This record gives sequence, C-alpha cells and structure tokens, in this order.
Amino acid sequence: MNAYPDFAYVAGLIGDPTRAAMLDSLLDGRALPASELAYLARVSPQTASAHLAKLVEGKLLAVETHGRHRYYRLAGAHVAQVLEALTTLAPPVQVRSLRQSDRLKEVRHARTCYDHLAGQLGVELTRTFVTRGFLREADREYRITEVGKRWFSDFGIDVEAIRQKRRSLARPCLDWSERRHHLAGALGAALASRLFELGWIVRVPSSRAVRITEKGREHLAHQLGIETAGRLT
Amino acid sequence: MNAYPDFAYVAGLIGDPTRAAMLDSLLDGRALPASELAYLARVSPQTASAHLAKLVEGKLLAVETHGRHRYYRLAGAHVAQVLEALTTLAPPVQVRSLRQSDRLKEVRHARTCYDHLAGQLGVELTRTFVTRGFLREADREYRITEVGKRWFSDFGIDVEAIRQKRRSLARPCLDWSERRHHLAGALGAALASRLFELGWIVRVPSSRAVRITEKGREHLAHQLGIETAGRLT
DNA sequence: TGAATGATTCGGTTATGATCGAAGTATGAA
DNA sequence: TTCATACTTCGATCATAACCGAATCATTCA
Repeated sequence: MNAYPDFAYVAGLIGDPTRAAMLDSLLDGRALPASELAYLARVSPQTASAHLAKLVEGKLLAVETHGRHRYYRLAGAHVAQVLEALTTLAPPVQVRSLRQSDRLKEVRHARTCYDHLAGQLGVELTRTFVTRGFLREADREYRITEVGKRWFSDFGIDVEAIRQKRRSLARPCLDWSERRHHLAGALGAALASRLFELGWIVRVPSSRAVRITEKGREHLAHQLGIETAGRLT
Repeated sequence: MNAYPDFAYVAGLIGDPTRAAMLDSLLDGRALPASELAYLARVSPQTASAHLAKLVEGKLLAVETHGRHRYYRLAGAHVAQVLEALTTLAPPVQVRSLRQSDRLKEVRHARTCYDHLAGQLGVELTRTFVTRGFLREADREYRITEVGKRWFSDFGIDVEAIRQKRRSLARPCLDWSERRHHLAGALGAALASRLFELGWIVRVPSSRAVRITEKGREHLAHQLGIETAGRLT
C-alpha cells in the first residue's frame, strides 16, 4: 500500500525511553563506550547492548571498535537535527524545582547540539554573522562571503581547510528552544571548538549546557556586539 | 536530571504502527472522521479511539466535532514537517514489485505535503521562484520580493490577502525524497490549490501523489521553464 | 597461559500497552 | 419516543519487547 519510506520504524527506535536516554547522551557528538551508555540509561549492560544493536541497525548510531571497547556515536549531524526537530513538538517541561528551572535556563542560554552551538548563544552568533554579511542564507546552507572568510580566518578558523572535508560546510539547524536556525556543519563545529579553545566558553559538567566565561562575555561584546550578561532569562 | 523537553514521548506516539498509519493518512492536511481513520489503519473503532485520544493529548492532532462525527487533522504544518524530517532518516523502501516501484516514482515525482507541494515538482518550483527572484531565502522563511508579488498576483494569488492569516506566509519544508527545501506556509498552500484549480495537476486516487496534466506540463514549461516530461525517474 | 575486563548472546520472566467485545453516551432521523 | 449511527469508555486478553541472570566471546595484562 504505502510506497514511501516509513517514519514509524525510526520513531519507534527513538520512542523507547532507554534508547532515547542513550541518544540524548550522545547529542553532544561524543562517542561513548557501551558500558557508559548503560550506566547513563540506568540499565544493565546486556539490555544496553540490545538497544545499541537496534540503533546501529536503524542507522541512528555508528560504532567504532577500539580494542575491547566499543564506542557508539550518532551516525551524523543529520540525526541530531531530527532529534532537535522532534523536541520542537515535545510538550514543555513543567518546572518542579528551582534547581531544575536553573538547569533549563542554562541549557536554553547556551548548549552544544552535536558538535556546534545552540540556544540563545548559538542563534545570536548566527544572526550576527548574517547581519554583518559573513554568511548569506541559501537553500539548505549558508554561503560564506569574502568578508566572512577573512573574519573567520582572523578568528583562527581556516575556511579553505575545513572546506576539504566531506560533510557540508555551513548548514542551518533548527533550535528547539529559540525556534530559529543556528549554524551547524563543519564551520559550526569549527567555531564551537575555537570558542572552547579560546576559553570564551566552558562546558557545564554532566550537561549539554555551556557557560560563557567572563573573558568570553567581554570579547563577544567588543568583537561582535553580542551582549550576553543578563540574558539568562 | 534532564532539564529540557523530552523527545521520547513524541517519538513514542509516532512510533506505534497504527498511530503512524493514521498520521500518514492525515499528512495531506485533510480532516478525517474517526471511523475513516480506523478503517485506514485497519483497527476497530475502539482501538482507533484510544490512539486518537493519545495523539490529541500529545498535541499532534486537533479534533473538531461536527454533530456526531469527530474530525481529526494534524495539529498544524509543523507536525507535517517533523514527520517529513523523520522520513529523511528512515531506511529506503526495498522495492518488491513493479507496481510498488511505480507508486514510489509517482510519489517522488510530485505529491502533497500537508497542504502544499513536495517531491521533484515542489522542489523544482521553489528553486525556480528563488532563481527568478520571486522569493529570497531568509532565516526560517522566504521573503516575497516585489517582482514575486507581481508574478503571484498575475498567477491568481493575492499575496496581501493571505498575508493577513496568522500562519507563516512562506517557509521552507525539508523534502524527504529530494533532500532539499520546498515552499510551505500559506503561500505554498495557496500555490498548490491554485494549481489544482487551474487543472495543471490532479490528485492520484488514494495516494498523496499528484499527477501533472498535459495542460500543466505545457504551462510549466512555457511560463516557468520547468521541464516535467521524462523526469519520472 | 590464565585472570580480569568489556561487551555480546541466549533464555526465561515480566510488564506494558495494543487490541477488541460489550456496554455506554451523544447526536440525528423516523 | 424509538431506532440507528458515530464514537467513546470499560474490562479482559494477549503479544510484544524490555529486562536481567548466566554463559560466551574477545581483548588486554600479568
């Protein structure tokens, strides 16, 4: 009857709470061993193993064997994008505690999405790049302008070098908290790691949230006109 | 622990084969009564009722009561978009029969996606509008240029009139078969219904596929330079 | 070679939730 | 009223798949 691919299969894979917890743990782009994923999802190694096999079978995860360890990671940025898109449909969390509310604010403010930045910070950076003429929006991707190439180069990102890579250079990714696009792709990834490298942002332990350092706050304001103080709303 | 919305819940709703069949039946934007959905998903009315309640509870469907009938439809175009995005991750169907292969070609060639057009035709139309300067891509939406407004007006679509509507005017929607964006939003919907009205396209019975008529083929070629013959690949 | 560790396979148990029969509610028509 | 239709609620059944204990495989290290 149905002549086109079936979304029920993929949704079913994602829909199991345990598998969802695993996918969630991998959303930041890391590769984790099976035991770690079992621990994070609070199930036994056997159970985890079965789930991971299904996720690999369904092409949502990729696996890499290193000695007796098996490292699992998302099959690609496209998987992270679909998960973020799904989150868009999810009912907003009802806040129970002050602590939980704080964590939600953190994660809305700035977080990693696979290997790039999302949240207010991610969206704001992207918006600034477009209004300053560094990026131009095209179908399914951002084009990097000459001005942009110079700016990124000065910032310590060699656009030509990362252009070599197979993956797409600069693509938009839908942000579930801001409901706007932020920069993904190789350039998005490079930008995020450069910001970590410069110490403008640091990871919040055991969370996808990212904190902007004092140094980062100053530089973002001076160099890009992005005000980040008091934006934690 | 998790401070952000959970995609497992939504994915779980979509992941059940029966519910997925119902969502699929509604992907063209129609509103169908519960009994019809039960028939299409091959379950009893009681079972269907339970599933529909869950889908409404999860804000994936909206329900409208007319007398003793209850009409269910997708809660909005955003739901259709997420379903299309999910389909992007789904494994390609393995073709068993010539008949199935033909249906797949049909649906790849041209189909409705909620209330607008998708497939090769949808993507090609959108591409043409952009290259001819009728639309310009911006963040999360297409901007309609002055030239575009005139062209759509000549084509029988009053852009100012549909701009009044609440829903977004012209937004991109990811196409699972072409893996590019096509035009969604109020303008996308208006375009589709105008093409039906003009008799350039007709629906294929019991399918989301759309067939381009001889008349449509000629006009698309002359007025927009879109060659549709022999593109059924 | 043997012991220890990481991970998977197998088999049996259990719980969740999809399913439908039967009964109940609401609307419309005679 | 009474009957028919559209749909939902309740209750019971049943199947699927998540889960873990035990055993197995594979790698590393002593």
